[in-house]
This record gives sequence, structure tokens and C-alpha cells, in this order.
Amino acid sequence: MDMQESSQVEPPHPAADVLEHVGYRLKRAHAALRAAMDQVLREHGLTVPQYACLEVLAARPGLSNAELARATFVTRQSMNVVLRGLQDEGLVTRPSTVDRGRARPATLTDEGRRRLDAAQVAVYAVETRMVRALPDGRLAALLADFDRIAEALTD
Amino acid sequence: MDMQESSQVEPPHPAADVLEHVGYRLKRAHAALRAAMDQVLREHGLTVPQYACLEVLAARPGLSNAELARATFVTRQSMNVVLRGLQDEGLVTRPSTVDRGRARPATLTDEGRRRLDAAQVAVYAVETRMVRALPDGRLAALLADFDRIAEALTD
DNA sequence: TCGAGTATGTCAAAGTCCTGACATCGAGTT
DNA sequence: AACTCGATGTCAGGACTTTGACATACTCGA
Repeated sequence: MDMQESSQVEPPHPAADVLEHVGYRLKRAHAALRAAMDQVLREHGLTVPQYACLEVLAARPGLSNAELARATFVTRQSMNVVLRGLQDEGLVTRPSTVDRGRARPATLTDEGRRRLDAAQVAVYAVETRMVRALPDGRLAALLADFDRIAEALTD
Repeated sequence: MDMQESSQVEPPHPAADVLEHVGYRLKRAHAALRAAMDQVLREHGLTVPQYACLEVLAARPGLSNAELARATFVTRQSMNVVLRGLQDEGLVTRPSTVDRGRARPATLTDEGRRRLDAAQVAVYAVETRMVRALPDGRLAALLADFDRIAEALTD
């Protein structure tokens, strides 16, 4: 484990092992992904939370606001704002009333499906750049590590 | 959290299976870390951006606002708000004027150092939970993968 | 010397997200 | 039936972050 790529040769403090921490590196990788997705999604008129909502909704139609919030790791309130924006743009529809309970199932409109399909091409290109940067055969282990981290911290 | 696409007989984008949703899993791991840090830092009266700023400042004293922003992956404007809050609490000091240039070096106060030391104990416990969830010997590879991802996406 | 280019700090406005709170709905229990 | 409990939708307020813009300050080359 020799990581001699520390580019800071003249900092007053050599104890900059913050940069070695797992949390820092995870944060950095996530920030890079977020920035890359922001950039490509802007060309499609979508934000990252909006895209995430559409993507989940395509795979699991009929999810409620709270369910979408959990699936995208935001609060119900945040998802409510996102969902309202998507409805105003005509990409998502929700019935104004339901027969039973309070949860209103959200579904993609045809326009929503078209916008998602177009955006997915760009987003998948970003993911491909990410995957190709990894050594062969390490992807599965990386995914497993992600799951272990998430599971260990959500107890 | 399985994306059961069995409802779609023929998913329009089969490439998603190849990529295994790396972005989604990375996002999930980061969200879990963020939530865990939020929780433990609240007991110390610090937000995650505030803690990140203090941590970087402890390792590299004298960094300017813009440098801190880059080190913590936020904009200069965001870091400016964080830094002002930390100054109001007396955890960080910046000279009102400098001899040369515009960048004003920020440094921790004694109180800032104490708050950071106390918070670090809690944060390191979170990181320990994360690391212990990984198989033996996987940490180095995981860190390398994080770096590869960040590098591949920041072009 | 002058100019272009780059980096920094700051302001304004908007968007995003969160915590806290409240009311509603369903399921289960008493 | 009345109650508790959990889940949901919603509102209000605040905290955080971003984009866009502008002025200032250094660097470098013509």
C-alpha cells in the first residue's frame, strides 16, 4: 500500500492525513460524479434529483412521494418539491385524489419518458467513464463495498 | 433495494445491467455517510461542511477561502458562508487585511481546535464502523478505486 | 508600460434541502 | 367504539448551495 501520489511537498504540516481518510475519498468521488452528472443533465434541462426521480419512476411506476424520497435518499419534503416541479413541466402525473389512503402514485408521462430516455444516454456515458477507469474485475467488489458501507452506517 | 425490472419485459436500455448502477450505489454509500456524520456532529454543534472546513484547516493552516472551497468540494461562495459562521462562533480567525494579494489566510482558534478535537472522536468512530465493515485488505483497493473514479470524472 | 489572462473575495438572487411541526389515514389493540 | 401507533402529505422556517456577476489583485508577455 504505497500511495506516493501526495502532491503537497511543502505544506507546513505533514500531518495532512485527512486526505487519506475513507470518508474524504468517498466524498471526493461522489462530488466528482455529482458534478459530471450536473453538467450533462443541464443540457437536457434536468437536475440530478429530478433525473433520479424519473429514473426510479421508470423502473418502479406508481411509487408515492415518500417512497420516491427513500429511494433517492432525500426527505419527503425535498421530493415533494422535485415532484411538483416535474408535474409543472408535464413529465410526471399524480392523481389528485385516491380511493384509499393518502399516498398518490406518480407515473411518467410520455413526455417524461422521452426526456428520461434522452438524458439516460448522457448519464450512462458518464457511468461508463467511471467503470472504465476501474481495473478489470474489480467492479463487483467495489459494488459490494458500497453496499457494506451503506449497511454499516444505516443501523 | 433491487431494481426489479421484471415489470418491463424488454427494458429499453439493457446497458444499465452491465453498469450495475455504480452511480446509484455510490450515492447510497455517500448518503449513509453523510447522515451518520450529520447525526454525530449535531451533538457537537457542527454541520458537516463546518467540520470539513475545520478538519482541513487543522491539517493545513493558513488556507484561504478559495483553497478551502476546493479542498471540500464546494464553491467559494458556500465556503465563504461557512467560514463566516465559524468566525462568528469564534472557531476561526482571518486577518481583516493582508500585505499581499486578496487571499486572507484562515486559522483555527484555541476554541476551534477544542471543538474539532471533540468532534473528531465522534467522526472517527463513524469511519471505524465503515472500515470494519470491509473485508480484510480491501481498504487500500477501495481507496484507489475512489481516486480512479474522481480522476476519471474530473476531466 | 500596457494589456490579457487568471485568481480571489464579495454581493445578489434563486434553487435546493433540511428540521420541526401539524393534520390525515390506515392498521392494530383494548 | 376508542385508542395508540406508524406512515403519509403538507406547511413554515431556516440552513445550505449554487449560478451569475462584479471589482480587485497578481502574473506574464507583447
